[in-house]
Amino acid sequence: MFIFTKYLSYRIKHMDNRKEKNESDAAGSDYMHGLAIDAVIFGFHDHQLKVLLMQYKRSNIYALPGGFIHKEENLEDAAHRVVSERTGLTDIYLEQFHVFGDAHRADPAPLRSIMMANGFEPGENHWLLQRFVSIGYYALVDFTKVTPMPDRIFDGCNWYGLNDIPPLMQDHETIVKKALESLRTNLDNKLVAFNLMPEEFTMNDLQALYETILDKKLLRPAFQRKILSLNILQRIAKKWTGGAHKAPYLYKFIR
Amino acid sequence: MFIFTKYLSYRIKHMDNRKEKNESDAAGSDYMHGLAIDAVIFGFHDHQLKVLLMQYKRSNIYALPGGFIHKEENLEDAAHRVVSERTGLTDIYLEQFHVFGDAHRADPAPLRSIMMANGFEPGENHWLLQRFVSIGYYALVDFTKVTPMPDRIFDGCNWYGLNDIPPLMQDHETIVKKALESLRTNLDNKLVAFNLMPEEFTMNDLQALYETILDKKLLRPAFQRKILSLNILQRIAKKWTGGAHKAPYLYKFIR
DNA sequence: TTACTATTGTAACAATTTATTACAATAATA
DNA sequence: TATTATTGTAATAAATTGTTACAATAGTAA
Repeated sequence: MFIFTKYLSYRIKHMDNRKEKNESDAAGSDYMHGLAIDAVIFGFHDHQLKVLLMQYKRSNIYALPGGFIHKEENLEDAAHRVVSERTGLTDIYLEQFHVFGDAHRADPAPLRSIMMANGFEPGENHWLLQRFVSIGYYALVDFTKVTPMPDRIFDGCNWYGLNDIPPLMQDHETIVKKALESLRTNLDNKLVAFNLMPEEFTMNDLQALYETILDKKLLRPAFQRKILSLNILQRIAKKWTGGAHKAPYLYKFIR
Repeated sequence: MFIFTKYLSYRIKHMDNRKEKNESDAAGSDYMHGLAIDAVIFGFHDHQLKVLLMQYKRSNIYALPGGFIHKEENLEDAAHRVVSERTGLTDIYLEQFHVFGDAHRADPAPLRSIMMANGFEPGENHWLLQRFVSIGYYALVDFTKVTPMPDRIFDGCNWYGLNDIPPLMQDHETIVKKALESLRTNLDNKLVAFNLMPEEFTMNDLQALYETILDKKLLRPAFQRKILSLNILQRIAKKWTGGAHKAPYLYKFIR
């Protein structure tokens, strides 16, 4: 079904502005067959990790944002395009983390019936009914900068807390889990986490992010000392206003 | 050319035992189109990291071992098959490390002329002439257990020291470089290195391996203490015989 | 047998990093 | 102005890592 919606999405765009693209036919032959991209888009809000999920037409069918690769498009470009279309962002931190290629990861039968229910008669060997290998990317985005963008097929595009994810189609739950694993192992090596923070943030925000991703408590003084020793934070003179206590500094990421 | 040899290899196997498989035609339609696997097979010998490379028919055309994915075959299984066919091993440590998907990473023109020179007339849209996305796996194998196996197309299948690699076709040099990078970052986290050692080895052998992979000198006492503290080595009572000095212990990997 | 050599195994200590405790500073509230 | 909760960081303890040193020993050659 997911695949189908990608396909429908394609068809509708195609109808919208035929001139814009030069697809050779309406059956989607401008795309590479058998290959797809699925994106796990991470954001951080209310001290919680969230992912952007698509919801299918007032139903309870949820899926990861995804898409196909144009025949003349680089893989990386396709991934950026997919994430860009759902978030409205242009400067996106993307990491290719795993390829999901089990032969029977998606059952074509339900897709076929949905296609037919929608008045489309796919041939026996239609590419959308064949096996798909999916390349998993995760994106780290500034939650506050994102405008979740549904399309005509997916009328829902919303953030879901990691502990609050609805049942997902196909193997998308596996994909989310694997993305989180990869994010965790990348956290120490690369300075990846900052892509999830807004422009300005407190040390406490940052620690909450690390604690959420690593799923364990960290000691405040040790965390602060460690992060500051990296010399990647600039302390902004301004201070935050809040409760009945000392005001924390605001930081921003440099370089 | 690489792709072509994969293809030729397929055709010849097909001729050998048509009954064994149920491919629908001789043009390779049993394989997923547009997708390939390339394997960087690492071994360690003479205190040097080596990779297994294929050589094309008495020419100077070198390539990584690779292959396609059967339409009903899991990705992982295909990768195991590819490595198994070239090494003779069955129990293989494999890591999927990156997908190479630039639109123009392989120029089809030379392939076409080679195909024609070999008496094959590919149609304009033959799948082998289309774009290929390649999934990179690296394998870590016990050098002493490997029997490099050429096939009828690649008459050469040999080990090459990492500092002694001949020019490779397409983007295979990039693939090797990226594989090494991934191996390096995996070295600390996973206990990956032991897959490159033979059954029994000295601490010195192991240190040489780490030094080669990380490309830097390590201090002997610190290395020994660190490794032993992991409690993954069993000291075998036997000792090695060699030069005019104290004999080192032999170790083997446990669990 | 007995020095001599080169390398091994590990102790000992130093330097550094990480973990933990403690406490003064302070923004809001009453 | 005292109270409260939280922040920033100093001080110390514990653990890890880096470095030096040296006894042990398998071979070689007198």
